[in-house]
Amino acid sequence: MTQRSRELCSCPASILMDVLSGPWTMYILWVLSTSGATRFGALKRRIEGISTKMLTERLRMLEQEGIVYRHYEPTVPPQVTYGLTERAQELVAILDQLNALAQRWYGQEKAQAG
Amino acid sequence: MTQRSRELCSCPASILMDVLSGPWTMYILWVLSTSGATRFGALKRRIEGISTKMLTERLRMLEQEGIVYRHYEPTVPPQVTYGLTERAQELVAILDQLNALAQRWYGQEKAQAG
DNA sequence: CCGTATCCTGTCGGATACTG
DNA sequence: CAGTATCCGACAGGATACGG
Repeated sequence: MTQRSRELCSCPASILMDVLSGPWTMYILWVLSTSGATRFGALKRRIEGISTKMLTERLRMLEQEGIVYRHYEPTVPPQVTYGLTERAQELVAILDQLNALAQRWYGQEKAQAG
Repeated sequence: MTQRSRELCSCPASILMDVLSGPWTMYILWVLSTSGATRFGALKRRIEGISTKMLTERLRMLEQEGIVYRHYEPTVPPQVTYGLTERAQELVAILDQLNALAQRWYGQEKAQAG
């Protein structure tokens, strides 16, 4: 499993990959990078098919890695907004390269860079 | 699951990510990039803990994506060697950046660039 | 040596119901 | 609205045995 490979490799890139590898993760990042900060409900609606559990799990993980921030507004009803951190920008830049490479390899269907 | 997110995103990077996301995949690439072409048995020994099934699965997938090549020598006993393709070099270059980024984030324990 | 085939288990993740 | 708690089925992946 992925966790195993991280321990054995101890290569920093693997740690990052383990984070990005999670289901929906790339898609969440892409939505946040194109739409900007988004509220939980809106995020869930945009990512059609994702379960509440999955979305919160991924967001918690990304938050813990400092890639996504969480802003809680204690109104009634409460509003929680998620967005990309400074850190994430660096990451997205690299993912863009990956995207560019993938487009050259697989044909450039859509240029949905992050 | 990952497959789902690919369909929905249709972003080429996601396709690539799906490939790289597989368990052990990054580790396999790292071993191949640092050790050069390697025979199946040696590969399995270097990647301690991986099962035969897993290793063949990952190699088949990487081969299908044109990232890894397979060279079969019909000697007795047969020798099968795996190595990185030209394509893989481009990929590894980007993964190096990811590695560099990860080192800055998580501290540079070991500089095991691919 | 380099795998494939089969079985079997652990875990991931969806569905549902419920709270501040 | 934004989650948490619980249950449960599917399937990924390990162990084992066997074939070219």
